[in-house]
Amino acid sequence: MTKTTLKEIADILDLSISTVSKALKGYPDVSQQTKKRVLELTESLSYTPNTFAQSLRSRTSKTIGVIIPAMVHYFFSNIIDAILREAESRDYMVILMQSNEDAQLEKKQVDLLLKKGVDGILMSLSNKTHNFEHLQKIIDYNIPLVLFDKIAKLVPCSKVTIDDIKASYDAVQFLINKGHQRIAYFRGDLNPQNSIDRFLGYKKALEDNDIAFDPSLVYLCPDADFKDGYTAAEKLINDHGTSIDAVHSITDLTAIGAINYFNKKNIRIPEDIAVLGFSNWFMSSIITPTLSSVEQNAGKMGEESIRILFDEMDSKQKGMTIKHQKIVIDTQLVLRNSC
Amino acid sequence: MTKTTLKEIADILDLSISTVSKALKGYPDVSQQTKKRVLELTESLSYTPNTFAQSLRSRTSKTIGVIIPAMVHYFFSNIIDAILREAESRDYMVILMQSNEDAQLEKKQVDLLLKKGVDGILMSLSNKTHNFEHLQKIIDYNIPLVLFDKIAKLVPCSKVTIDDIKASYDAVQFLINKGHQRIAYFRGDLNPQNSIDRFLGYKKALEDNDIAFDPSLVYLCPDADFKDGYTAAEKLINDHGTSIDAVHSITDLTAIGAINYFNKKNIRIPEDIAVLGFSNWFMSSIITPTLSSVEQNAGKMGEESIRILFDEMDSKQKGMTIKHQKIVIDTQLVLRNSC
DNA sequence: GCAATTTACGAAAAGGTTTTCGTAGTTTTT
DNA sequence: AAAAACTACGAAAACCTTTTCGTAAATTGC
Repeated sequence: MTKTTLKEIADILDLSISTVSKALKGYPDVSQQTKKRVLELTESLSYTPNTFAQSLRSRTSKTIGVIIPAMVHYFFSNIIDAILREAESRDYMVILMQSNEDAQLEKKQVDLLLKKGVDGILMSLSNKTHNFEHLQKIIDYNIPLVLFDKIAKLVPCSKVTIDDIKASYDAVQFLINKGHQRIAYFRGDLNPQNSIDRFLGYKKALEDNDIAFDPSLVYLCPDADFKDGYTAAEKLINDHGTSIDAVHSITDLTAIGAINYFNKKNIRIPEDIAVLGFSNWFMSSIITPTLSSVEQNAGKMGEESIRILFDEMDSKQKGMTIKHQKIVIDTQLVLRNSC
Repeated sequence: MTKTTLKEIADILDLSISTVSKALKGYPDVSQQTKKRVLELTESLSYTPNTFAQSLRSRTSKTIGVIIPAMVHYFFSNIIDAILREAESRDYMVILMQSNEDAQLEKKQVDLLLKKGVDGILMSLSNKTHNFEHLQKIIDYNIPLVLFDKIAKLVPCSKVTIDDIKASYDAVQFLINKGHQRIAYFRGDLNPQNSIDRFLGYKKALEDNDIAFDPSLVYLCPDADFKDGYTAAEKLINDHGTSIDAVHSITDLTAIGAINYFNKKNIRIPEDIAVLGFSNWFMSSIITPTLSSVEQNAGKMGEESIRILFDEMDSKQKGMTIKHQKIVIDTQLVLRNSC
């Protein structure tokens, strides 16, 4: 079963390849009758143009590339979900790659995508990406690039993020309004901007409420996973007993680790210690007690990212100058039983 | 910044395009000296061949297509994770599509992948796929196809699954060995083969142990989600009180819904009712009590699927006849505190 | 020193589509 | 009736790579 080509159609109808092509593309210099003949035959042979040839000629691929740190996170799979939907509706294909938090691999993947000739690239950077030459290369190749979530502030391209500082600030402010004063913070890895920003939000909220920042209340959770949360909670209780009012955590999974420890030690949530997470992971409404969190709107982030990418791709095709956009997705405090 | 082509290199070195191409491909009829000159220049200009032209000529794309029902399931994101890793290591790109459990969309996506000229296709079918013409089309086009997890038994292609009947059988047998006699089953949607098979495993285990099958102990959880599990548990208690020994569930999320209800009603797990899930979702080790489950080895399934696909692609390229493989991934009972 | 071989390269075609330009043949205008 | 305009099509180039085949020039063999 070999694919039909224009040449075959042309031979059958005793026309030239040009005329067949023009008939299919609706050019005006083809008679109605010829158009009809061509359309009928292509239909019955279920002709589809060879995309390699089309791409070679048009220098476009109807394909976009997406690089994320890891697939197996609820947040990212939600973003990918939104991206796939949107791309599909515009008949674009998505090439997906994951950097596994490896800067070297990320760089290699960018090269692959460029080589592959994608029309645009969406990226969320690995935590270990500190050199941005590969991003500059994308820009130099004049390929639209949109960074989301994990971005590089200084790279000149469009960006979609949440306001991590504000999100954590609001969360901590809420705890303070509830009367909490001794608020511990389970922070993420030291490098990523998100992690830094959320920590800054925590500090700023304390500051604005004249609560002295106490470094001994900050616990590092480098992997931001369940285990990190559990052991941080353990340390917290060992260090401070129950003199702590509340815990705010870099992410829900860590918070759930903490909740697990508190439950085990019969420390009541929220009576003894309130817990507030981040990300509004869907498990958070399922555990006991249900966990308050910050909704990041992953779907919206995915939608906005690809919308901007298509914007830029359209502009580029029309020869217009591309204006980079910076979108901040709003976040919401989702209140449940843990505080 | 426009991409370098063979012609440019040839012009600079005062060679023909053919010679440059052959130098790069290591043909023997190019002098060592010329090879060196070419290699040095291509290096310094960072030449990369145009993939569109390569694909057009070779009729291959170094790309595989993957269609899954939905991204946002731990099981599938784990499979995708494995597929991406493996594809990456072989310098293949992955085009990912999701059918959203829509048979019509799935069909359209197959057409897109065929049109796009992928070298192979990996698919897990939507629950609503009952017509397999689109799969036959892939086979007619002579594109290697591997079905995984949600397969169509009668389509002649390679398949990777688990033995759902055996997995559930073993799970129920374990419960029986523990002394449970009145074992309820929370079953999934009526159509998908997996759902049917797991149910059959449950029935067969009862039968083999001379326990009468009681239809009133089977509760339908069509969406197999938390809510379904919660309400099924509620119904179960309303119908039978605590005369039930144990519950086996189509999937962990449903089991967790049930656990949530039991916890709320102070029904002790496993003393009053034992609970056994399916899938070994990573949350299952985190909730209280930790949930026993059946490990499906998603990563292994992904690895095996793409390995077979590459096998078939290699065979095809070598002109060998393709022998379809049927792999059954082994499952394990993972015992925790819920039973 | 001539024939046979080897070396090193280039021309050209093929892969399929798209678009520009040229041109017969027809119709309209003056 | 000649000039202008229009209609409907085809030739050909371009996109870039790969590979087959042909052939000068250099080398080897006798």
